[in-house]
Parts: sequence; C-alpha cells; structure tokens
Amino acid sequence: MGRRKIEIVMVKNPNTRQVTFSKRRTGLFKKANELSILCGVEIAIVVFSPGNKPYSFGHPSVDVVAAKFLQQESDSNDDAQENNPFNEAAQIHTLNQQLCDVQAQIREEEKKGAKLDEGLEQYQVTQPSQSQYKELQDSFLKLQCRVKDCLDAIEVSECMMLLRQEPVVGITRRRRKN
Amino acid sequence: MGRRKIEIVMVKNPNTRQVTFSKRRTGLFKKANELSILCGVEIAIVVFSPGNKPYSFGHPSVDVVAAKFLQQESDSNDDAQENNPFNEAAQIHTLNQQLCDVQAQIREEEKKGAKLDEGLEQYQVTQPSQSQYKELQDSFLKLQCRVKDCLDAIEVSECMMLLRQEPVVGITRRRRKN
DNA sequence: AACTATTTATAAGA
DNA sequence: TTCTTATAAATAGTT
Repeated sequence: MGRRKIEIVMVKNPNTRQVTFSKRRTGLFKKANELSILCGVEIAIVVFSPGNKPYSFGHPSVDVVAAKFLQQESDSNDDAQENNPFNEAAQIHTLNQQLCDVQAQIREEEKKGAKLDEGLEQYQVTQPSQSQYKELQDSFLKLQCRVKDCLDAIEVSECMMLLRQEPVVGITRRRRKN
Repeated sequence: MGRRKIEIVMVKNPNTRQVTFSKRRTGLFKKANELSILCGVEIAIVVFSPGNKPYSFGHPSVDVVAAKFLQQESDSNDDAQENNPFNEAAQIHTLNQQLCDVQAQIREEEKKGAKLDEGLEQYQVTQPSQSQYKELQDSFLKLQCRVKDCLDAIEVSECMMLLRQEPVVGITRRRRKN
C-alpha cells in the first residue's frame, strides 16, 4: 500500500516501527469509525504502542463496549449459580468437546491426506507440481502438530482450573510450608 | 475504495449493511493483525454486528489486553491488591505464547497456500490431480478454522481465570467506594 | 462467494 | 511530525 510492498514481519528499525505504528493506528481507528457509522454498530479498540502507551477508540465508548462484551462472556458461563465451582466444569466440558472435534477433524484430514498420497504416485514422473503438493502436505502436517500442542495447552489450563477447585489435590500445593 | 465513492453515513438497506459489515470487519481485523505484527504490539478489538452478535480480535488475546487496559484505567483509583495468585498469570503467559505461535504458523501457511495457488494455475488444464489438490487445500482451510475456534476457547478460559483472580475486573470496579 | 473498477491507505522520501 | 506521491491494498457494486 505504499511505495513498495512490505512483508508482514516485525519492523526492525525502532524508529521506522514507531512511524509505522502511528500511521497505521490512525488508519485503523479511521476504519473503525467508518464501520461504526456505516453499520451503526458498537466497537472498541485498545492498542499499546511500541513504547507501551495505551491508545483507544470506542463507539460509543471503550468502557461501554468492553463491559457489554465481558459481561456476555461471563454470562454464558455462570447462569444461575454464583458460588458453584462446578459451572467451570461445564466450561471444561465444552473445551473437551472442542478438543474431541478437532481431533476427529485431524483424523479425517490424515485419512484424506493418505488417499491423496496414493493417488499422487501415479503422477510421480509426469507431474511437475508434485513438489508443491508435497510442500502443502508438509505444511498441513506441521499445522497439525501445532494444533496438538495447542490442545495440550488447553489441557494444562483445564488441569489448573481443576486444581483451583480442589486445592488439596494439586501437586505444587504440597510445597507450601506448614 | 470501491466502484463508487460512498458517503460515511449509515447504510440504509439492512442487507447491504450486513454485507458491508462483514467485509469491513474482515478488513479491520486484518489491519489489526498486521499492526500487531509489524510493530510487535498488543491490541484488542470488540465489535457488535448489526444483529448484535459479538466479534473480537486480540493479540495476544482480547482478555489480556482488556485486563491490562482496564487495570491501568482503574489503577489511578485502586490501591495495590495483596493476595494475588499471579503464578497463574505466568501460565496464562505461556498459553498466550503458544497462541501467538499458532497464529504465526497459520499466517505462514496461508502465505504458502497463496503461493502454491499461484503456481498451480500454470497447470490448470494439464493437471488431472488438481481437484485433489484443491481438496487438500479445502481441508487445510477447514482445519485452520477449527484452530481458530480452538483459540477462541482458550481465550474464554483465560478470561475466566482472570475473573477468578480479580472478580470485579473491569469497569464496575471503579464504582467501589473507599 | 468471486470479480474488478475505483477509491483509499500507506511506504518511502523530503 | 507533516506532506507528498507512487504504489499496494481494500472494497462498492456487480455477477
């Protein structure tokens, strides 16, 4: 969008980075303003500069939108119960559901990938794009690995949450003095 | 930016308005993503659609950025809290790290996919396996969507944890009397 | 969901 | 920081 095309990677020069930040923050807020007017919607943006200074845009205001959003987030979690630690369990259940779904999805794709692999062999010599195909497959497998890592992370967080519910079970807890 | 210049006033036709919202929300989130990468900054966007459905973008996550922002806002009023179990914050940090990694990975693959797409066009007529290739790409994109859903789930769980730490995080806090 | 004529954003330079 | 401008990117209207 400028004199040259740039790659979307961290701008190395701190000075240039700050300039880029200023320009793009302005552009972003302008877009957000247009969106809120054109579509008559509520929106909030918060961004911290490279120097960690907060900038924000909100229509009608950041606080109003944030409150609405955060409340909806928590509303979906705690329905009627206030003090029940097990409404978190429901959340965990949801996470697990998603985990299973993603895992199923992964298996699906692996199956599909295998089939495509077979079909590919017929064309090994005559197909110049094979390397590209392989490359895509590689990417695919890598992404799958990342997903698995991600899922592990979810499990960790779930575990942590469970520990909070039942403090005595936790392993780290035993290190406490007394 | 389109076939015609438009005035920045509420789009009257509800259908057109929804379409405009979808397109511009996508564009806005893309810009936000680029800004966060180019400048290595934290950012969060929350927007409610014309149908009042919430959409959000966050790097590393909406909740983290929102918490930081709202806390700074209320810091001027609040004293220091004491019994904060912030070893969980470290855990959250780790999750966020992974989240960022996965997001970066997704971007990588998207870029790669686009390139492969270009390379593919040369062979459009002569390559019988093109449909297979397309299929793989579809699978790939679907998986990416799943990953994004998964990341959303992580954000929810993070938020929950934050809320547990600071039950009144957010705007309502400022209403407290001293 | 795609396409494409235009408008808009912006990278580099001053 | 602000302005300029060549170029990249977003998108309004269309199919």
